[in-house]
Amino acid sequence: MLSIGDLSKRTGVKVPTIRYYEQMGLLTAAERSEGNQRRYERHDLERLAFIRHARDLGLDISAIRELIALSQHPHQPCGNVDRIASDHLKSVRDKIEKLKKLEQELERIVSHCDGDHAIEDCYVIRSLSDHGLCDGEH
Amino acid sequence: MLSIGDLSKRTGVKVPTIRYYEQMGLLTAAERSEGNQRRYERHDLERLAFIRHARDLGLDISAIRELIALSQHPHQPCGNVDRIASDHLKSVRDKIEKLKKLEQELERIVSHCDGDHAIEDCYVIRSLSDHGLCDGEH
DNA sequence: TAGATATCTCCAGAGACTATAGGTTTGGAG
DNA sequence: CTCCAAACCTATAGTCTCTGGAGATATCTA
Repeated sequence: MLSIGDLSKRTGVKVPTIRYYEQMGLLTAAERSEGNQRRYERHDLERLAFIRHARDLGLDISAIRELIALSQHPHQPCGNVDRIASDHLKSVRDKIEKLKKLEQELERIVSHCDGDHAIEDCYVIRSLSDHGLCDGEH
Repeated sequence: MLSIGDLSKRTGVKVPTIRYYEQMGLLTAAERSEGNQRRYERHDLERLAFIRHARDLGLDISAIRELIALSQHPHQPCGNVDRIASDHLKSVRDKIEKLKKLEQELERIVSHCDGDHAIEDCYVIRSLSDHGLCDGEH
């Protein structure tokens, strides 16, 4: 039986975050000690590791909730599991694309500025003031 | 004199967002009509366009506040302006790097799954459960 | 058994909005 | 001029995923 602090140390998930996950229904409410403190077992540790891993991969709480629900039916086909992961992959790719465009635009703006002239002439400020100086369509 | 709705239409910033920017100190409190409605002029339009553009580039409110403050001193050197923009560019690049790692990991996980076997055997679920199946160090 | 550490619950804050409720002003048509 | 719909006002709460604090209680170690 692990205390919430033990669980925290073993998974790297902070104590308040563990309570938060319980509140959000990702972790089932833990057993309690006589003094009302949470006590965990191996399967809680595994579940929390699963959650942490999924969060590290950027999945949101509701997706994780769904994955957990699906994993409770081990004999069903995994189409929905695949869909959740694939959708997420797509959204990661979309984000990368957007950020790359930003990167280019910022690069272009910053490259015009040596940091050593008057603000009124600064290309960074002028670009922000005047969309006409931009390349793309954002 | 523009109403808040006019300003919204011209800049593409939603009405409640304009009020929010005022509250956050990005826009100076607008003049009011007799009936207490906000009335804007050209320079407010320009300021808001500046803010929108900076937000589109991903700068956060506090960075924008700083840029506005700096732009009020047009004769000072623009080193700080350059620093803000460069720092942001760096953070965008960092985000891209992180997302690319995620992309690879997700790609690898998803590629093992055809969406058509039992959940208990699904590589997606197994990967999430067992960090040992991962490539990287996240 | 005392004191230090860990835990409990509840609440607030972060960031950047967005939405709702309930009330007032404005602008155009008749 | 009057009426009504649309736009506006304020204040408040909700989004999402935590994180931190206050004040009280439990557990562990010496």
